[in-house]
Amino acid sequence: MSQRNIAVTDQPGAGAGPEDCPLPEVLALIGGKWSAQVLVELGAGPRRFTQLERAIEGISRRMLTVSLRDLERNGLVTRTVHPDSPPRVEYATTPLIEDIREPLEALTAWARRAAPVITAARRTYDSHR
Amino acid sequence: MSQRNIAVTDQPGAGAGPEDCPLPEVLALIGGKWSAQVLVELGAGPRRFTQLERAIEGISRRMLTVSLRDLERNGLVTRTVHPDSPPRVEYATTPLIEDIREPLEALTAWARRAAPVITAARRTYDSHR
DNA sequence: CGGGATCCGCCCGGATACTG
DNA sequence: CAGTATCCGGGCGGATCCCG
Repeated sequence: MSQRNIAVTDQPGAGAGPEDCPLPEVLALIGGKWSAQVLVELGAGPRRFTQLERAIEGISRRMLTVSLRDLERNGLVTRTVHPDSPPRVEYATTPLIEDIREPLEALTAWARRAAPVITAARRTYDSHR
Repeated sequence: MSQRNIAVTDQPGAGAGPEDCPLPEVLALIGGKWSAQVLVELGAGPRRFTQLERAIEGISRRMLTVSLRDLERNGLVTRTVHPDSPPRVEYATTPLIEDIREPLEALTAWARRAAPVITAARRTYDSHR
């Protein structure tokens, strides 16, 4: 997903360009098609692979795996394997994302309110052109 | 960009599925590679096309156009043409995005703080595997 | 100045099949 | 149960050229 190593401010030395904008980098972290939903689901508590698969309607095994690996790589979720049979793997969020839970919820709330306006704007734009 | 008409809650009737998650839809609105930076730049005040082009380092004319059209279509920015010669076009944000300015800034602030942790997590993950 | 049109490479993500 | 492997199409975004 974000296998491309986005900048995330390399080398603090040398002056750190003042024009860098971290926002796109955040979006690169959770901007995948499913990452956000995975995060939301895990926000409610630890979940197993199959639980997530069933909770997130429409996601494929592959994309769930990819998304989880990506989030894990960036330190946003943890993966713990319980040595059981059948295998049992649990995913959970890390404290890292605690601080963005609120902004993310604010965005979600905004989406609900703005939805009709956006839909209308689109219809206007599309009909005009 | 988000030419694909994402759901944005169609038909309020019929019960509106309780499982729908608006977060991915927001990200579809501003999750493009440049949209967020355009929004940030316009947040500082109205800007002309060339101003944006110079402010957002690395963007091409094409992508700036595409991003602006997309934002305009979704009602997030306005485009006003001043009948001058040479042509003069100004872009500005709409009141719609007022409400997400704060969450967006929170995300940005988070990005700055979390950057080193994320970088470290990545190195650990990559070296292990 | 502020675009539009076209071509194209690449990577995201879907479908399917196989595995410890 | 929890993945991995492979194939593949579509679209996102870069480069380049042209236009009013």
